[in-house]
Amino acid sequence: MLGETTRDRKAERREATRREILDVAWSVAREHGLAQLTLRAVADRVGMRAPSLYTHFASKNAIYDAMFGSAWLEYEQVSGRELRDLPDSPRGRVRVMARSFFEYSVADLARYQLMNQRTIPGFVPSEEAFAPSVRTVQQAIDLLGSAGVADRDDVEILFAIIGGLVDQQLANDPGGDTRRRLLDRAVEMWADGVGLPPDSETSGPEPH
Amino acid sequence: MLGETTRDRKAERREATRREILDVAWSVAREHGLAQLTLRAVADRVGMRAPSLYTHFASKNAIYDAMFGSAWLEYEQVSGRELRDLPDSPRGRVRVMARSFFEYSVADLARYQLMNQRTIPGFVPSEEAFAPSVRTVQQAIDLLGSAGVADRDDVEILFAIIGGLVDQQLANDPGGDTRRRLLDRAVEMWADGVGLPPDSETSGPEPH
DNA sequence: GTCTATACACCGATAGAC
DNA sequence: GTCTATCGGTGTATAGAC
Repeated sequence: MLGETTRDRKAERREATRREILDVAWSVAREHGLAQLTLRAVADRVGMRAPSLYTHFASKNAIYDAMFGSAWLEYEQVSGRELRDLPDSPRGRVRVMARSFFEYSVADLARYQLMNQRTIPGFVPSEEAFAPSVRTVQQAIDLLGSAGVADRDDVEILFAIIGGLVDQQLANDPGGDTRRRLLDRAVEMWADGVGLPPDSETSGPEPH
Repeated sequence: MLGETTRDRKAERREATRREILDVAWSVAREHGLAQLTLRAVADRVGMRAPSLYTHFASKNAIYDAMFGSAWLEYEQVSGRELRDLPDSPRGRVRVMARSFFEYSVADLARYQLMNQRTIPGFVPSEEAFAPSVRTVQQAIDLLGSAGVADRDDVEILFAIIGGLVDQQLANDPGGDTRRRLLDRAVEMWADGVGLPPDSETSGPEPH
């Protein structure tokens, strides 16, 4: 029993160090850019020497991998919360989903680059870190299904529209909001194209 | 007179070396990835030592800059050729433009990353290298104007749609053509949304 | 187990000899 | 114009101190 307690405290301490390293890594990435993250800069702020990080992570890419996983895990929760109480109207549902992803993406460039762009040369996310991403995408597909969108091609087009606007926003007007205005408009075009009923038709109590 | 001839030959030789370095740089970038380009790899294939490249380019980013400029210059010419004989119908024009950019983008990942993504950490294109990019975008805007699209927001949305599909294609299905199918469909949705007349209205014999 | 010191191979870039 | 030598910086492997 005492042995177990000791092991637990050790494991907790180890986990705390891991989290501290990741927190520092995020702050360095946000300050200097995701690609400019260096082990020495992280180690400095943690109060270690660079090679000591290898006690907690197998490589620099393993740190990126953990950051990737935690970012998607966080968005899975954020999105799960924001998509909890959805409007009844199909268009309203799509609008909420699109805004949720857009806002989360635009809020943090380094995070978006890690989550959705291949901006780090050798980095490929592990299957494990990728899992919350897959779940979140599936959740979005299900939501669109509940809004009456059955065609997978239409889903891909919507994702392309939202992703394209996020990219434009971050590349051409970081910190601004010019593309936010266009988001609802573009979603509306898409909804017309796939034949979603206008808002007024379904603003009553939920059918089924 | 003889002096001038000598200087010309020198200038020609120098320019030829520059072009050879750039050609090699493109081939290395395509083989190992744009970000994995190293001066030593380029120098090896050219038959030089790495520091000798600094005789012809001020820095590694200067090489990227020349590559960026030449890629956009090439697309300016390709697009100028492909958009020379346009259909009369507004939708046809937009379709041709969208396909032209999509095909050129999807044909070469390294080139697309350099032209349209910020995948190289410290690289910012010079104003000079950026010029053909600006001209080509303006040409696209003019073309859309000739198709009856006056609203700049609608133009941005179209660019986002095309760019989003290119990104998806390169990220999720490189070498495939799943998103090519979606391109016409997405453009059609957009054309409906901005109120372009259907093809049939203008599919008669060519006026003018 | 956790961290340090040392070292290695590679990178972009500079200085100076030829 | 090209070379050699070298610099500071990077990720990372390893041996050993505690």
